[in-house]
Amino acid sequence: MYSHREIESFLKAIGEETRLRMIAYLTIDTFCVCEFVELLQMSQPSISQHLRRLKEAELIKEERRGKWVFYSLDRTHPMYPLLLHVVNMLPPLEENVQSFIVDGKRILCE
Amino acid sequence: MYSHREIESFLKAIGEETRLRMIAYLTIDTFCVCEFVELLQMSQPSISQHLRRLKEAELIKEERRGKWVFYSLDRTHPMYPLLLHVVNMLPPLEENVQSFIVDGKRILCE
DNA sequence: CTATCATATAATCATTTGATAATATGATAG
DNA sequence: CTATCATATTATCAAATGATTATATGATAG
Repeated sequence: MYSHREIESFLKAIGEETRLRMIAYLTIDTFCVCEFVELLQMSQPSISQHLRRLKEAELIKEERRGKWVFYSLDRTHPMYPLLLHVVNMLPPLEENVQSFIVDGKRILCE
Repeated sequence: MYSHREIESFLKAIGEETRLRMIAYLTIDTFCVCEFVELLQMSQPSISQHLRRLKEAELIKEERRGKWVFYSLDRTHPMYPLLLHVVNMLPPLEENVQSFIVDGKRILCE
């Protein structure tokens, strides 16, 4: 059970177009910052700041792999089922994630 | 199916503490402005403006009865199931709505 | 008609938000 | 070590948000 303030924080964290798109992608796979820059056609600082917002809400986790930082959904978060409910109301992803995996690796960055 | 922008609008409409409380009350019963003023201990203009926000999102309907304007949830709204999902995450109403119904009528206003 | 009650609207202001530009950090390649 | 790539952080600014104050509207009581 959450306080009204906590639910407000959660809804504010996810209630933004760019972050909704990020969350939708993250239900499919793990992504790094530069991939979001390509997918969402936004500046790197803007992407980083949106990811930080989601991280502060503890909805996503980050993991560094070499030069890259990969983000993934925290599927153990108590709000995760509600998050999925929201994502299910969104249009399907226009980009097929498979389409930019070639020979088993991502082609969006570098 | 809704656009990202529409889902954003919906989440912004409900993602505020006062409006979450209003929505929680409205899942139980219909309320007029002066009742919300008492229940939420906020100024009348502030209450009116929050109700307008919910009305613009088409989440609630209004109905005038004499001097009073009563608001109710639009349970036919496509987002209504998601709204209930959110309300179910909230703490139970501290005030029992029954407690201010005496002899079949409301005692909060006048 | 006039006074009053309930509600709505408008103006103002402080705070938050999201984008951009500039800069800093941190890891890897050579 | 130095250069470079990926990401984070900071400062700045315009727009949105929510509370307050003052005022307007709209219905009812007398």
